[in-house]
Amino acid sequence: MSGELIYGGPLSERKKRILRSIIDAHIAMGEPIGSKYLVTSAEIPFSSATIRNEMAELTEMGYLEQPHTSAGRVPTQLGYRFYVDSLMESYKLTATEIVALNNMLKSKIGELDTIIQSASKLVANLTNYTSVAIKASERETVRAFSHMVLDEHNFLMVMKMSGENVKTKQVHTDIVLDENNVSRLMSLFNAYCVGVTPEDITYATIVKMESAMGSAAALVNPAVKAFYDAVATSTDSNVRFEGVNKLLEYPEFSSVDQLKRVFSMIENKEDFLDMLSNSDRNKINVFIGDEESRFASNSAFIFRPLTVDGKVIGAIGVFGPSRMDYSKVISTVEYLTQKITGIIEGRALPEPGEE
Amino acid sequence: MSGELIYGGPLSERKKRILRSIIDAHIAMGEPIGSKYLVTSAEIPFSSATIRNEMAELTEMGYLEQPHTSAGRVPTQLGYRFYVDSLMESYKLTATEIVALNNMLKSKIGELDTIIQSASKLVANLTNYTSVAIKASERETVRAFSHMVLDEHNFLMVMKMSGENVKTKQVHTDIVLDENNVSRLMSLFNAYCVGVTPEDITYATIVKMESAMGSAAALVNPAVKAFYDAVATSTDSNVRFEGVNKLLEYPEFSSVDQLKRVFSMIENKEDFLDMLSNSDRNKINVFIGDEESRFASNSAFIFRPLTVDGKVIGAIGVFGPSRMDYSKVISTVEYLTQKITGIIEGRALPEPGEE
DNA sequence: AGTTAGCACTTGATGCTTTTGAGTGCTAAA
DNA sequence: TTTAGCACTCAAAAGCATCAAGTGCTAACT
Repeated sequence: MSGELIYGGPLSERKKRILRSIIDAHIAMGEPIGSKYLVTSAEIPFSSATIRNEMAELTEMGYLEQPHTSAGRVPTQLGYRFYVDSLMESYKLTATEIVALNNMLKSKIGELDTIIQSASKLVANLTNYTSVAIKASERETVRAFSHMVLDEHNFLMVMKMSGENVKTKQVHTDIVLDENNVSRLMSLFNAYCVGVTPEDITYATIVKMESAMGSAAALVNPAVKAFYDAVATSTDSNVRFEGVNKLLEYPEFSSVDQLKRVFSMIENKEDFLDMLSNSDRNKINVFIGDEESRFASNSAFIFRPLTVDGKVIGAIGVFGPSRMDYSKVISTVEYLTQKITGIIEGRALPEPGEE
Repeated sequence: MSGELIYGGPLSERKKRILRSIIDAHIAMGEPIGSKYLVTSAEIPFSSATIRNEMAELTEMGYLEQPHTSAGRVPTQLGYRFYVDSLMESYKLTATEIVALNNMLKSKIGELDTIIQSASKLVANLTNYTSVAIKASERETVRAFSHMVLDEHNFLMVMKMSGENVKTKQVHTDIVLDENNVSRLMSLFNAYCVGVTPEDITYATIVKMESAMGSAAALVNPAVKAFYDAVATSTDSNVRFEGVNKLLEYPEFSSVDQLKRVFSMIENKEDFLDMLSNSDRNKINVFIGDEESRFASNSAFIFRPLTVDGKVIGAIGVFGPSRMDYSKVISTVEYLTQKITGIIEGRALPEPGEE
């Protein structure tokens, strides 16, 4: 897209063609690619010797590497990067795929949480990689507290959040509640806890509220807890994976050690949130693992943030081996996120068939 | 518990002792156990030859098997079953464990969904196996409707469900709301929709309510939608796993093939729901995999249904290798579910320290 | 009777060497 | 500048001997 990025020196057309063929073949087969293969199967019109020379140079330049002397070449992180940025042919979604996507979208209009998740499931199925659904954290606070007494030991704490939504939490106490009790408590909350983030709740505040409640001081603690939960939950955004077991199918993750590494990565959901917040919010982002990064060296993560009014509200992505069908994955994710953003912003869902 | 079940013939005390030692040792070490080990490490006061004879008979009877001629013995499914039913010593939770459990329980009172999930997380950590949290589909209905007006276009619909929990939905309408409007609407719901399942909502009911609402008929539709959502969501049960990556640590799942089988099992959440519905609702259930069952042969699933008023509302369980620390897992799960049921049924949470 | 020492036997695991074959880099010729 | 040819490298596979754990059985012992 961005013209002719210079990565490790400019590449002749022939080098590009060879590099692309190697990466395409490697993505398709998962094995190191040798010069002979390129002559016969990819139709590079040169002898294997010539190709070997070129490959040696590409290796020198950092685009390729050899697992060992007598093996073929495998793309490096740099190689993949260059491939994704300038070499790759864009994949055209098939009609079936578009129909599947649109059907899913149509049936879920209106529920953001579920739409992201269903989309993610679909992506996992269409691409056959593990997909990732991220709902971003919003730093919400409470605008106003109100309540509803349910019975003599339970009341409902109703919190109008800084967004347009309302959160409710059921609060249980051992002491006996009455309308009076609870409404006093809620006035306290309205006085002390409006616009307050989880970290701002100090012990002092709690003590103050407790003394103000007098004999019903025992009410304060569970209510604070409920409040904390409400504010904190909206903070803990969540990351969900679909089709994790698809990872098992790829030979690069076929040793238990590698699986362990990958799974422990997946466990660290914060890492994915980090990547989201460090990402470019207006386009597809492609992380490709290498030795230094916390990212397992043979894996990649492709995702596209979802934004509303310039705010990132989540993302949909795909996690898999760095030998990934970038082209197809990128097209699929791109298509979906475009459409979802459209729906969120209230535009109508276009009919299947248009490109 | 159920006295002396006869499995494959009655066992002499000595056979029982040997069988128990073998299974204990195998659970601890994960390797086939030979006669020599029992003489030295477990303190069976007989010579290895005698033990070998007994082992041969236990094998004959189906409690043990040999991976190959020159290997020690490993428990069979039947062996584990017998062990769990009559041999195993019950594990005493440590003080630390009880404290952890109670703390978690205390902090989550009131929200069934989260309580089950947090409990599950804790179980995964305490036992170091993958834990399973099941929320059963309950055919829940609404016991009583109430409301709270939020602003002139939104109100909160509060539904006390047939269980002890409360669900709330925010309802938005374009027409202007007032206390009067909404409370009339809720009386209608209390008249027509109490104890009603999603399928029971007929068009006729809706029309009736709309005509009763007169000029505010437009309120009915979104409210019905909210009601439907509340009742329908509780229908789709879900199964969630925590600590799936712990599976990778056990040698029985150390080949990728085995992992594939296990993961594909885990993907089939319906299977777990099936097992729940075929289970004994009043006690710990232990499924032990064998060759025939859909269950991977070297895995086991231990769970305890959670019931309220005799109705199964979910379950907490543990999934792991059949070589599992049954004793500890069962104690942990038992303790937790007892306490959770207590909480759900409104009994106070006992202090840590009591057994 | 029940128990045990002793021993031959089986068999996966371990470690070694050999073979194989894919793929390279280099040289010399076209 | 390209290519044919060839010697070289090295991981993976195959073959093989050795090891050690654990058994089952027999014969002796209490």
